[in-house]
Amino acid sequence: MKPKTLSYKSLAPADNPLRELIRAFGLLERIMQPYFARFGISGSQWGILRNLHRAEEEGLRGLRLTELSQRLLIRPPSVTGLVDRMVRSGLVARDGSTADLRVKEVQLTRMGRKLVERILEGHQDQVNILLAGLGDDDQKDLMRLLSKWRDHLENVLQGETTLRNII
Amino acid sequence: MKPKTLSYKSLAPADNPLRELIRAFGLLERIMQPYFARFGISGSQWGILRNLHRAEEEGLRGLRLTELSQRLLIRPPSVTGLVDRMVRSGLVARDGSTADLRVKEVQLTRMGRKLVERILEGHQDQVNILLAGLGDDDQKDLMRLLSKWRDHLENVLQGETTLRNII
DNA sequence: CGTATATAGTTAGGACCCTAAGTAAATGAG
DNA sequence: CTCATTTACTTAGGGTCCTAACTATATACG
Repeated sequence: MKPKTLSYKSLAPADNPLRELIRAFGLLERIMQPYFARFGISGSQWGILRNLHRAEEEGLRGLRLTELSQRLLIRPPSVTGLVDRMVRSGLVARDGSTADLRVKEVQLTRMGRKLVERILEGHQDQVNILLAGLGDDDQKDLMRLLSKWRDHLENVLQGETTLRNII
Repeated sequence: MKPKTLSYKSLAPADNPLRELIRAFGLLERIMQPYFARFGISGSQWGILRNLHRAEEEGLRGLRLTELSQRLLIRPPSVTGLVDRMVRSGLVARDGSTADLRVKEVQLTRMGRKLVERILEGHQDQVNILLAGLGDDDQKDLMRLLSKWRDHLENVLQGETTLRNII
């Protein structure tokens, strides 16, 4: 059996964490995509399923589209398309039921719920494989640093207009 | 002036670095996209320009498509499309000149080179803004940890087939 | 009350990424 | 030398993301 994965040349070391982050994310995507493909979904679709499942555990029937948009860091039109495809494949339902006639609630179907549960069974193993290169201390440090950076990036994003003046 | 940026709800803290990485990357994309848009290009197009520019500094006229694919972590068909659009907008040229008639070399046009140089002028400032939330030590630690993780992820990606058996 | 504004979601159109399958040139084995 | 395989790139088709502009409902203010 010959190796099917393309090899990616190692590049010159970055002088700041930016390139490392971008590259780590790229690799992560490349690893996770075939993983999710085995279940017939994409990473984005997993994001929807996972969030709806979490919502159910908190006693909610579903989540409105805007809520999903915020949680997944994607714009509402992207959620519309994503949910469209997932409705078509039977994983979620879109109900316009609330008192506010504008909102649509997205809910797991029985099929969607079963899929989430099936994926979650092996999920921790998969996460462990991804993290296996780092010891517990490294993981904690990395999480702390990324969290700190994320905080900063959220501020930069919010203050975009003032930032533009600094440049 | 009202804030135009959407606010994104802070979410439950992650129990591992994965979600932090994903979220940090999402924020980064969201910050950088408007930044590059001001120059009429996307982040991916910047990746092409930057790599071609670096190649020139190393004395190369251009890079072949496969080389770009490896450097950018994207598949050859994606490079084809990206380069198509950039040829159309006059930033790069595609020359099939080498002894090997299969390969196409992508090169900066004068216009593309000028754009890279114009962007590079303010680039360090922009990078500094992104990193401003972290002190020098944090930056070094973060880079070291991300680099270590990246190494591991590269191994996971290469050994995909054996990995599938472990799961 | 009635109109102006804000909010929830969709549609339209384009960029970017993927896999699968094709074309054309180079290489290698008999 | 010839034919099979490999390599470089493109084409086709689909998923995900974006911005801009639209529809419909809700709210707020004079």
